[in-house]
Amino acid sequence: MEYNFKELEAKWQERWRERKTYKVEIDPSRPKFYVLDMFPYPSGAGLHVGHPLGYIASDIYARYKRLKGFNVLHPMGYDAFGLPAEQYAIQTGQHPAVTTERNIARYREQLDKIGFSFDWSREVRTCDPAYYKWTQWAFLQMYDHYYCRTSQKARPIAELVAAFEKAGTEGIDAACTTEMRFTADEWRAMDEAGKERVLQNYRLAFRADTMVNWCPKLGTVLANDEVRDGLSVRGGYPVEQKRMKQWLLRVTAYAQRMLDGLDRLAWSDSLKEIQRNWIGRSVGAQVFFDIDGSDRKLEIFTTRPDTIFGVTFMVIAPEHEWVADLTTEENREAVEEYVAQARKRSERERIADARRVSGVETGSYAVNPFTGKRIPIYVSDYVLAGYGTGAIMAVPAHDSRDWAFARHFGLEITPVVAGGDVAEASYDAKEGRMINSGFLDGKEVKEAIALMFDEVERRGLGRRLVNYRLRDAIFSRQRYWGEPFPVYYKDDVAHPLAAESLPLELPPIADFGPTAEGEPPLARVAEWHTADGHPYELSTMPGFAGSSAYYLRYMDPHNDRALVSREADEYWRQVDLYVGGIEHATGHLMYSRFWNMFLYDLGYVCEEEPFRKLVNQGMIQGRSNFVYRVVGTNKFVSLGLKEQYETQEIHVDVNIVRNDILDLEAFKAWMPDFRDAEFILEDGKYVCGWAIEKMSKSMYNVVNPDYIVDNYGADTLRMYEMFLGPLEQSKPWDTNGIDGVHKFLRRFWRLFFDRDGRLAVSDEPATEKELRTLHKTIRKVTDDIENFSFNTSVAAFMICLNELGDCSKRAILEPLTVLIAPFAPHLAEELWEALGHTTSVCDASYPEYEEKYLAQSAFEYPVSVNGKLRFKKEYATSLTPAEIQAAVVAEPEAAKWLDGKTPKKVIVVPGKIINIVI
RNA sequence: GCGGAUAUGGUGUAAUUGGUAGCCACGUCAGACUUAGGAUCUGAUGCCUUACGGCGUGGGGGUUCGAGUCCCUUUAUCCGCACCA
Repeated sequence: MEYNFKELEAKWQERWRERKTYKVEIDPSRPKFYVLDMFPYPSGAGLHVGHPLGYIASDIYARYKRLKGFNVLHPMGYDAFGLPAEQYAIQTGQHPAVTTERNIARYREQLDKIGFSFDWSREVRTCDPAYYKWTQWAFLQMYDHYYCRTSQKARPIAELVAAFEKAGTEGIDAACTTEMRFTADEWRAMDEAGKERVLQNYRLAFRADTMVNWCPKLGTVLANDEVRDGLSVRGGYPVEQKRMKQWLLRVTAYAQRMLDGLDRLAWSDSLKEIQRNWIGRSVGAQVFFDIDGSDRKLEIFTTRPDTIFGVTFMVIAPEHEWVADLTTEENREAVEEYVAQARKRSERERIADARRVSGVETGSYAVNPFTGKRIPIYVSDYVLAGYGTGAIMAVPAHDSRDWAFARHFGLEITPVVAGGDVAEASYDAKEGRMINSGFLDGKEVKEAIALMFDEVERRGLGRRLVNYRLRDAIFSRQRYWGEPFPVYYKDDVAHPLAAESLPLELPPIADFGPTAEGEPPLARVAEWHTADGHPYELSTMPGFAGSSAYYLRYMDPHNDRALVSREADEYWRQVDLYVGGIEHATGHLMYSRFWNMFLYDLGYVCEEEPFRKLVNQGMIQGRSNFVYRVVGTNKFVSLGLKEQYETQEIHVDVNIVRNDILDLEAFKAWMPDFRDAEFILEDGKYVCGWAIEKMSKSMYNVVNPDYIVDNYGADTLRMYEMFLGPLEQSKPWDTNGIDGVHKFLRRFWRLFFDRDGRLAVSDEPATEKELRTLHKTIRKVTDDIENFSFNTSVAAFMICLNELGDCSKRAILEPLTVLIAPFAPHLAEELWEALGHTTSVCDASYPEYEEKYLAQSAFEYPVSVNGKLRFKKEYATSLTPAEIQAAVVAEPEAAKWLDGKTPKKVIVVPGKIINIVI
């Protein structure tokens, strides 16, 4: 009987279902371990062979931890709200709920075939009202809290109101959109709408009029992480800047904590670095510049206060609110035209044009507080409205952008740091001695920066300030397929719904596009208002809303009184291992941390960070195959002969190519055009060309995991995906080579059974050599799993089998079966049963290695003198280090060379001498 | 421009973390079994050389008894950020 993976895998998947093998409950008697995959967005295309990569790795780890005695939580669900389903709905009229349901069913079917140990009883779907109730709940909590910088945590907005009643803004240090100052009397004098406007300045979920990324093609605003190079990440449509009233989350309040928290996480350095850059902390000074002939002061932010003596002009962004005020009559026309033009340019054009210098004078002047000189104020789009204050002090001698601007407009360039030639280029380096800088002359830049901070503060010109690049997250989307906001409006003032009334369910709808007036789809719903007629919010929440706390919901998925019960949260605490793609570095992984920290502040969760360890699996690229058509004919020439013809390269379906050899009949049947194809073969074969490309339908290089499972089995797929290379590395999928892994599993199978399918395992004791191989393998595989080096652990199994030969002893095979169970669970179950066990291999315990069977590792033996000798010789591993050292020194070759001297060092690796040093 | 990563046979990769470079596979070649094979088994396979031998971890330099691994420099590719003051 052969290894019949098809029958055996179906059998065990069925048993697992029946026996609820993977159902998990809180069990205080056992240590817990939480292994999580980033849940998928169920797209219409289904899974390709790249998607399960991370799931397989985490499944191996989860199964391994379980065998090690942990109570493992390993859930799965679907990130089911989102743009693609809605775009599809607009095109086809099919309701996103219907297509989503269908896609989920397909995903589930594909996932089930691979044999994951998910506890499906904990499945969550973000589009399920019972789930998004808690997304809405969290939003209301954010609405109802502000961030107190003094205590560094979120606090109820009621406390802030009480403080305002008592002393106005006095003594308040809170995260806000703009700094506010008012007294208790002023606060009390405000009407309800006025007070609410003030509170919006502090709430963690708030509504504000801001510049947003507007994507006309998608008809919605987008968050910064959803835009790349001025195009939408989803769809690749142009994005422009637009001022709109939107809901936002004040993630900037948590910027410092999110930055500090990174140090305590077991994430890759590159991922942490991406988040650090995204948060973009910079330490500098806020400085106010007098405006000539006005009481107002222009506020700027700088990281180089040492160069203030070199400030020869100032620049404000076209969107700066003072542009009109600062513009004099004679410049008005030019400024207005410039501002209008800047507004028209899309983000993309602005980026493309980044190097071109443009700008216009306002006619106003500021005063350099240190030189006392009048300096002109310009408007230019090289200054961004969104960073700092939207205004800068320009130091052309030491900033390349200011330098280019000054050169273009013929402005003064005063060097204040010695070291460069400002006639040629700006000198941006932060080193050298100060010149032309009054009291700073002769000081080093570093010292000058510190002195200037003090001087600026002493003279009341400004203060030290930390700035972040991180922006508050725009939280509304002018879309249908997302969570409705639990909010209604009275006279355009937002009011939250009562928590008891949640969820506010998404109403059914038939037409999914924006209205003729450009309003979101929900505007079509006549009953979209409260019982007393107040309209609900028309926007819905963005994709990241539902994915920001799903890992908490898995802990207690059916609880209808809380997002997660205290009991469940205190047991499962946080995700111990999170596996997913790096593409979520600045999106989901930022928002989740923010969301979790907020819930932590409120006492709903007991860990500040959601994901302790995180592993980014690499992307699986496609490996395309080509055939070469002789131009103008229906003849196809094999790769090796194509230089002799003028050919055209055509993608060919990788599923009809094996080891780069084309299946000629399948090719003829593939497309009608090729039915009469003729071939020019080499060695009787048609060899295809190949290339690494993105896996996509149009390149015919998509490999469906179902196909692999049908032809080789899930266990082969699992092991081969791991064998492909290091988990974190991107690599192409190449079905060539899968035979190696499949062959290995068959060989393993054959150790258990004879030709007639009878168990052929003997109870003979294992030899020392066999035991050494076994324990070496246990050690190696264990270490490799712990280090997520799954490719080498698969190799270790193969080496093990090579060394064992045809050893069919229970003493060896039984532990090996458990050892391999995380990788090939179906096969392991079958063999485990064959060995006479009645329980699942999942309930076995992972074999421990015994030190005494492990080979000696490298050791050194230090002594004295000078020189070197190198020779090779093997010694028995049973010798001790000292015995080997003595044997080495006694070698005739060594003795002659040593000539009575004592060796300084003898370096030895297992059984082999490397060299001797005198 | 700033930051991060990678570079090893025909291919995917490995290397006890400074200790015989190429483990384990794929592919290729040869052989065995076979009516046949895209089955199974055995052996060979880094490059140059008939051989002796030499050369080999992107290039150049350094540290070391010893470097794929550490340091400097350079090139190429990939990723992130980017008029961030």
